[in-house]
Amino acid sequence: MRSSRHFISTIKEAPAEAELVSHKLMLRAGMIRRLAAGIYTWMPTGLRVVRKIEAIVREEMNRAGALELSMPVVQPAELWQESGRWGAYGPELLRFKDRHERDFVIQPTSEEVITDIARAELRSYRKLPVHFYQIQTKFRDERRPRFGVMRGREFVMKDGYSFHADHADLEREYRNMYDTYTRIFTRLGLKFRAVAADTGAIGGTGSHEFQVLADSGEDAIAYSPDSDYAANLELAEAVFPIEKRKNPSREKQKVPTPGKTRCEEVAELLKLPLARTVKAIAVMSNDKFALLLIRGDHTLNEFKVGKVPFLNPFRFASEAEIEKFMGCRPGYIGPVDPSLHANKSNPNPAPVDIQIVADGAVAQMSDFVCGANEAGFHLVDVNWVRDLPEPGTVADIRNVVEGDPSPDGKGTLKIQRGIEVGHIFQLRTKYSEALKAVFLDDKGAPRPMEMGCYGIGITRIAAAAIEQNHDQRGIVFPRPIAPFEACLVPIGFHMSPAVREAAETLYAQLLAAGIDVLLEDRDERPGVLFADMDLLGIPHRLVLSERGLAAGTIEYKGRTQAAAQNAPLASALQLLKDKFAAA
RNA sequence: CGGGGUGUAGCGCAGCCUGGUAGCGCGCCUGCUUUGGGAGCAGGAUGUCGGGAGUUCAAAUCUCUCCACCCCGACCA
Repeated sequence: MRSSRHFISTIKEAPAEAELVSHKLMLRAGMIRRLAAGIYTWMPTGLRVVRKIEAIVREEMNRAGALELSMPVVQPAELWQESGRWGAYGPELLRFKDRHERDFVIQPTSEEVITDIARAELRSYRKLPVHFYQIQTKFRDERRPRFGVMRGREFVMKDGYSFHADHADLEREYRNMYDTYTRIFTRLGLKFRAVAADTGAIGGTGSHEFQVLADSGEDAIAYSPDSDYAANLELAEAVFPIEKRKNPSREKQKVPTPGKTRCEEVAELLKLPLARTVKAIAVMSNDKFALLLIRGDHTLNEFKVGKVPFLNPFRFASEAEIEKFMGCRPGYIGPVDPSLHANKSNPNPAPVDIQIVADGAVAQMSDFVCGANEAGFHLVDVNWVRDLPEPGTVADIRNVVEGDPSPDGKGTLKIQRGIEVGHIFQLRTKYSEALKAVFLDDKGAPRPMEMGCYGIGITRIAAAAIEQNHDQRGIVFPRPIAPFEACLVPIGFHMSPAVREAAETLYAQLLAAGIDVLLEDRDERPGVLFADMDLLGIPHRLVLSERGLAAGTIEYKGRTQAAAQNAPLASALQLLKDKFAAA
């Protein structure tokens, strides 16, 4: 491609709307242009990146035995009502009516349609297993779209669905996809990690997310450097301490802590470590009131709380509810004699039924600090058994922190941030049962199909790759997804016939060799050309000049290299091939 | 959904408080010069000041309202 015939529209200053580096750089490089909140046009340069990502994904999916098809973006409501997601999906599902007032949705994903295909087409075990996939536009009416195409409303996703006669075969395909995804993200040139993820209400043995590692990622990943344990933070298990609770060493005491409602403030005032404090979080579940206890230096994991049987579902208590049940305003509540206090300060106390749920770490504490259930006071040196009964429930309800023991017993956990770009999931029979996707097994008995689903965020990968690979001057694309894998920058193309001729010759040679090269033939000063090539993130650069021609040399520089190197002009093609191979 | 903020030329911004009819930088166009890291000089084009309503002799500026966008939060006591 010649830059004079491509469309390069770079800008020096990023629009104020962009916050994230990748978003700014994509706008500056002219890859995307915004049309509405979370809705973007992919400009020619950006679309090249998307197409390259798609091609790699498609190639590996095909190689893994999956079959590409294409389902409608617009889908009738009936199927969604049948699966129950018409009601369950919520406002993220974009709905509209056609001219006949019939309800339709724009697909956020396609389980319904693919299962409809499956139940019509896959009647016999002889047709199983099958894995269909598509690469296609999705729409999710996000509550808050942000970060450009990272969390857009309209985006491109590869979504695959597999159908199996039994769970063992589903597990085989699941491992196949795990390996395929690993190959895909490796080929894309990304640093990533596969992490165990939530399986939700469906249960089953498996769900993994593929996370591109980047500090700006929205997800936190806990992993052990000493093993292959890696899990999404919301799932990572906090191992209960094995050492025994220490005996009380001091008498319980009530101390004034006026205006100090946060554990941090109380710890600072009392000159005690934050880890000696306990915070009490009030929640409601089906009109029942419960106090969750976690250590002051820990954070609550709402996801884990929802797994406590009598707290599913739960919500945080309102201030009024806290006053009603605790007889004390938020900031000073605690687990010691909560009912006593509620009775004392409330002339018409509600029947007090307060469940205490202590995190594993709290259950093991001694001489701890907590709210006194009296505004302006906390209790210090509180101890289980002596000062209050053992907690009714001990559960893992906190987020793990760095240094916690790894759940697999190997080493301690580290935490890093990631961007979810892939997710594989064993759906089991959730949709096949809801939509009656039944096949006849080899005994002639009807059975629901076992299903798996597998997603890759194609457009998000473009953003994630930039988030992970950029510098002062712009994007640093991995070669497999760069808009061009190399550029040829002739200096004086429009002034020197010799340079022009040499550039045209070399350009033709590189094209003939199958290299996706951009010839920078715009009539601009060299500084402009260099700056644009750097901003666009083109990984390899060749520079032709009169000076070089006189010496029979060409200059090469990799995008991340500080200095250029000279090589014989005749070796240019081989040089590039060598650099490709080395990268 | 709640809170905060912003909306002025293609992009980044000033002007608004204290009303008097719009400016700067980049970009764009023309010419000359320049040509290895976002050139210099000269000239030029571009705005319903987000929309609507109101106050006023007069509104980018004050008031109301609607819209769009960005950020934070969505109960961690």
